[in-house]
Amino acid sequence: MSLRPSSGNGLLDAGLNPAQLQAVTHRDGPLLILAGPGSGKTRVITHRIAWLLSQGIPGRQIVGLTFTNKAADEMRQRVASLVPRSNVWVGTFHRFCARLLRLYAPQVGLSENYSILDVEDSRRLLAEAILESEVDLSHTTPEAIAQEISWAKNHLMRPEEYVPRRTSHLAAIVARVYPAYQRRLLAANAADFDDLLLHAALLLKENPELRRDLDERYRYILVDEYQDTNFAQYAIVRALSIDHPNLTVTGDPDQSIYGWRGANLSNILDFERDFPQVKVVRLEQNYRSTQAILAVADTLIQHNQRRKPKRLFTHNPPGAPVRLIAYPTQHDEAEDIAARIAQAVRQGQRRPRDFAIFYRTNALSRALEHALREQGLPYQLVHGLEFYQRKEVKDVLAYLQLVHNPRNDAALLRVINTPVRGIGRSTLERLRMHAQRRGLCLLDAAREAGVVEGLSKKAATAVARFVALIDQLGTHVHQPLRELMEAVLDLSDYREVLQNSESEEEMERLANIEELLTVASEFDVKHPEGGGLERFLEETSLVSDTDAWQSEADHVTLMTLHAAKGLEFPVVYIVACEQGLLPHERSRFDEEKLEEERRLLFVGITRAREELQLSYAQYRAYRGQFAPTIPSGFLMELPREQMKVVDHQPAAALDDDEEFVEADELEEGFGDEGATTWESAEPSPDEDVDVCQVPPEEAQPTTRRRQRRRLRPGKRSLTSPVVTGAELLSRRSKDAEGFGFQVAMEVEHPHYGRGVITALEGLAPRQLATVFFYAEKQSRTFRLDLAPLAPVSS
DNA sequence: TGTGAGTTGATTTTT
DNA sequence: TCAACTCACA
Repeated sequence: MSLRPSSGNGLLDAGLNPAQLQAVTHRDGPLLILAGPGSGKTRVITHRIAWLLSQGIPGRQIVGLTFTNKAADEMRQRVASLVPRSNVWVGTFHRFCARLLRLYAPQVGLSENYSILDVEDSRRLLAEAILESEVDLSHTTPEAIAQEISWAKNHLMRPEEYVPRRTSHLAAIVARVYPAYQRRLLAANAADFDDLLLHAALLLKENPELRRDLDERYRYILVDEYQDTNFAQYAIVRALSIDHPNLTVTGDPDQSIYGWRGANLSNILDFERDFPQVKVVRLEQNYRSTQAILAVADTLIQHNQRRKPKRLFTHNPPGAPVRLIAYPTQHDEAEDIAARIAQAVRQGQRRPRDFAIFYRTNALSRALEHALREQGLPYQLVHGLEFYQRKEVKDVLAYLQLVHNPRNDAALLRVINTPVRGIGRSTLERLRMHAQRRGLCLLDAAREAGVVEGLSKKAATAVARFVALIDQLGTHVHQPLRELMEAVLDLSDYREVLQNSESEEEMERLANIEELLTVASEFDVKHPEGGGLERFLEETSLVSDTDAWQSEADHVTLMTLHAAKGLEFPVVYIVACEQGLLPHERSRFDEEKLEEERRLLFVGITRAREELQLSYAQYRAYRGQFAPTIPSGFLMELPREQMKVVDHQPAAALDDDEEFVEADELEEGFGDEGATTWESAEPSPDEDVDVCQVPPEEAQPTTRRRQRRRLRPGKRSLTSPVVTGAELLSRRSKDAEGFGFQVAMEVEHPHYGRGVITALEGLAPRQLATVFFYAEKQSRTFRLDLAPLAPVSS
């Protein structure tokens, strides 16, 4: 950005523009900062904190709340560089609540040594609750139940207060499972992520005195990314801003991309209604991107209805046009992008770290990784089995969890037979029965192994030894973390078992454990006062994938669009701009979700500083299916004058395995030597009619060849609502044996119109269909996995 | 009780 | 495609 950071002294001459200055120096009362991308928002918040401090407000009265750890770290550092040792608390909502709950745990039914369960552990608990509730899962999934419970918690409904959005099969199930799940959580002295917010919000709601005290204590609250707050988070900041309504929120409704997780766009859209005295500041000047990039972003987002109108502008140079490229397949896409990056790096124009590639779903990273490896480019993937999700790391942490909170059954289940010590399924089942009968946690049930019904002597001995192990570890709790962890590894034989293995995988596990030990050492150094176990466990349970991303390292960054929020790169590639992926298939029928998808693309676009490329592949292998795609509808909404549209030519023709396909179809299926697919597809109103547009009367058999050449898969779909790639995909996966087509079935082809299937031959995925088209009075044969045939729904 | 093969079913985004 | 889960067998 072109605004230079201040040198640390004079706050007000830091080169802030008038709007920024207004926001920074607003003293008391609610403040809403509507900040477009790249408008210097973080700078404004940090300077505002510094300014408040300079006004004599004690640091301990100021709280900065963010959504991610990364954002919190950055804010903390930047505040520290402006005002060292300020005592301002900066952290995520979840951490803030976790801290609060340590102090008031008994009031919500927990003890202060409660555990925070990650998604995996809470899903396991949920699975047990589902089993216990004996509900019929045939019309729903555990995932759906989890989401609904999460929704309820985010709306501050306890199990007994649960009121579904609408009565449904799912609601009836949740009404039974939610209480059972919550019972288990409390019994295990554990909280899931949603609980942290739920408990904290209810604590504030139901304890007026406590609320008043905390309101008094935290007089100035600043919330970043306010558009991503859910109802529970809203309730928390609201409760802390009644007597002292010095609440500053910043955000951008256009960058709200967590609606699926309960984020409520209304929180920011209605902020002015909630706080009538609010002062509103708009930061619309962008310091990050070129004019071309910003224009593309701005034009796209104008298509959303639910937003606060705002117009982005920049004084930056126009910059290169945004590229939009159609590739034949995802391999061409990945290879070309990797080649472009490699070339720029080789020529010394850029370094690998200047580049980022964004995609909608993690599964899309594979081809890109492969291509980057081929080019010998270093890259970093932000996702997946992140460090704290790895089995070995979770195992070791589970020992610590169990030592810290003996009631944490999830942790016990994780480690009681890891490494293997002869405690199998049936033994566990008996322990569980015993625990249930006697109302004990599993560890206490294990203590009574001798009297557990049906337990063999051998099993009882093994269990007793495990209990002894945990007890012995318990004697180490007050030692430095590193030593405690070493004790876990040695006494449990965990390390020995790994060391005795020869496999590559186990070696890697050992290395990861070494890394975990290093983390523990560092933690010990940071917290020499001891007693760090609780804090350590809290920190490790609240880390996320994106936290591992190292911005300093010199490699190409691969990440999802969601993970990209808050970052910026000189060059950005956004791949797979295709219907079904972006927008995602699940958002297809819901206008609100569709707008969120559009915001997601908006976020991606606005990460780019100098160069941006959007692309899609005409054919993509996804979920093991190789199928034609349809370009994202969002691409139609972008301004052409800021863009350069390119049809990528594959290095080698794609002709490997299409021997059964009619020549015409082959040509139609893949790109030819001609013009762009997308550009010529549908002239936008503000553009001259494209030369490739074919008038209807020309669509005669004699000109068919020419015409068909222009109507390749991408464009077909743009003009024809008949079938979408997502529909094709879902239809295909539904019917593994064929594609769901039958002889005599009426079908529609976007080009040939309606027809009837007269013959089917072969098996999927190479099933062929012969279709007689009414208009042409002629039959044609297609490969069903390639041709855009859709059954006529009547 | 532990292991391995085979099957099934799902497959967005994350504190 | 792939991971999780089941089931059979040692």
